[in-house]
Amino acid sequence: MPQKVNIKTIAELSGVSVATVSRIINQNGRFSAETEARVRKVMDDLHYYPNTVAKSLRQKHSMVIGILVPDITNSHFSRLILEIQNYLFTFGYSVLICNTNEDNTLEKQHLDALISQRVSGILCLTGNRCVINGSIPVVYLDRRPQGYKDNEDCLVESDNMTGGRLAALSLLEAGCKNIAVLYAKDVDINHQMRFESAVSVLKEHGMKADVISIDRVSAPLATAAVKQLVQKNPTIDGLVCTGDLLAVGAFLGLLELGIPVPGKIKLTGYDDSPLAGVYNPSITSIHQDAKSMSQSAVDMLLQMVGGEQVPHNHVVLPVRLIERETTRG
Amino acid sequence: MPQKVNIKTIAELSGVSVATVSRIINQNGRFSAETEARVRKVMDDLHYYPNTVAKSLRQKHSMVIGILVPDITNSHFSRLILEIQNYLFTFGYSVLICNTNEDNTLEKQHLDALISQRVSGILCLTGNRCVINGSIPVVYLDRRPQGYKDNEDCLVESDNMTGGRLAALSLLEAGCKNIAVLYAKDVDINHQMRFESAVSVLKEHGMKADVISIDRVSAPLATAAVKQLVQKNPTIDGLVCTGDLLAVGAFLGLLELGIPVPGKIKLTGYDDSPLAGVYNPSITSIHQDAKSMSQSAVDMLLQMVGGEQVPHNHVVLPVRLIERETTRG
DNA sequence: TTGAAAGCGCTAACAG
DNA sequence: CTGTTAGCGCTTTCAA
Repeated sequence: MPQKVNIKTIAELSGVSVATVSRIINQNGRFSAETEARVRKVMDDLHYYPNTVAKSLRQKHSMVIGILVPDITNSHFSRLILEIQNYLFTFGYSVLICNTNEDNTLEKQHLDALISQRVSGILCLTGNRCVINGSIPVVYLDRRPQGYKDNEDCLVESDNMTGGRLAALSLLEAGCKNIAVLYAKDVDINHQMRFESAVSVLKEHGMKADVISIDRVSAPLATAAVKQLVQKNPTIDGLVCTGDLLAVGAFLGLLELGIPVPGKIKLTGYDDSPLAGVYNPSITSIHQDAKSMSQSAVDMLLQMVGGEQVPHNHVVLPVRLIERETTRG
Repeated sequence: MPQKVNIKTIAELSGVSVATVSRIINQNGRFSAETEARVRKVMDDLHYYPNTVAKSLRQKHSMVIGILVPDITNSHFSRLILEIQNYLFTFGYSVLICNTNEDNTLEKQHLDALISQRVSGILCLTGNRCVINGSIPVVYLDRRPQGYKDNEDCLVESDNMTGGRLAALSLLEAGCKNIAVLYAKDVDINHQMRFESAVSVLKEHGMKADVISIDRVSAPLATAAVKQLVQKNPTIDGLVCTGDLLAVGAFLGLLELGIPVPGKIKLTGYDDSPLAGVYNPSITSIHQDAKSMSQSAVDMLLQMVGGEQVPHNHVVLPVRLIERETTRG
């Protein structure tokens, strides 16, 4: 029963005190090589695993980080979380995952649970503010929280403004004269930012920029919206979409209408999701560096956990355009 | 400092003993309505959050479940994990997530960490056996572990054999006369099972079933393999792929060769991933019920955690064929 | 209906 | 180099 063996058992069986065993486990304090060997042998023989929960209680920190994320099923989020978890593990931290499903009530419950579990820190990707009446460090990642204050909150995001610009510019460079923008409204601040920057580029270039918004990030919704738009305004020859899934939905709508892509209308997506590279036609998209985003956020959070002053509390990571077939020709 | 307020603080401020506070928090034992109201007020005022780690230490169970998963970035896994986490949360459990990246050394480290954290149970989706010298219940999910013994291990999987059959049959019904099978070898037992059952169906129907295997689940690898196959055997008119990504890769290869899909060659994928429904052409695929799989596994695990005898230790969930364009016409 | 007190497994003074 | 011991915050007997 390794569950029953504790530091005291080890101590007794190896003829030392619990203090010595603890020192050996944590490699601090002093002890002779011989005692160490003896103790280690006993630990191995009994398959002893130090009880982390006791350690956490005593040390008042838990070596676990909580992550609040809307939906791990979204490939952008799952990439971030993979990187976060891998990176945190190299520091000895574990990850508690909480899907909030864009549900504020659920999110609050998860947050309460994380506080009760005394996590060392929280990474919040939901776009909501974490109201914590206490001292758990929070870093916001990917979605800028509502009412974000540059000097109060810690935020790592990718450069959505530039991303939106790049997308619009790629269409412009491909020769499009009449560009529309499709975005998901009120669901994700990032879509909003991409949308706004794309529109402003188009305005700078003297275009009026038709805008279509849909209520969720959904391919069928995008399909319907695009069909409607194009029938209303047949001169459109370019379409900025604020997500790859929207681009796919748009493509499908154009397909139904028999409008060739990129022949007649060119389009761009966003996120460089797995889909974008293997779609037919492959989708020009904006790549965000999930690894850098994750590591920046983790670095920042661990500094706060360690009580250090955080040098930058707002990091904006660069994006890059991946040109593919939907903007060629 | 809510982090500093504990049950003792609450007790003192509300003029009762810690025992009473504990009873109120956990709604067990007896206490008067008045004391409860008084204590609750103090807890609210101080933003008190019961310390779960102390509770876990005392009660010797942690209300957290560990999940070992190869790669959360894979949409099949992320769907399972979303469902698992949502469902576990309804029972008050949290989820510790561990990506093993198909790396056995890393997996072992994660497993050790989970044991040290005294998780209540483990869900293992990696296809490896969890060697635990002790009493933490384990349920295997999705990937049958190596050396699986029907009466020793608890397993929830989906019906890959039927899935493989359905895929092959759909091609047969679509009129294909010369069907090949593409699968990823030695990486995931499920691909192997789908492959074997597809081949056996084809044999039953008097076909010889060309086989191509690749070493990883990778679209480019599939593309290359298919091009080679088709050039070697131009009579092929159907292709079973053991994963959607492989189907997409295959499609891209055929596209390069100028072979129409489904006109000349029809194909099937597997997993009904987000991609399959929105691809052009949309991909006929085998749908696995992630929700049922997850809930079965969680139910089984929680029964074991609760010390109950588990009625079924091997659950096989049904799959269904989703017919789409790649097998039409 | 309530309280006192032991103890979960560990760490960190402090003492030697 | 090693041991003794208090105590982290909580639950739970036992007693009142």
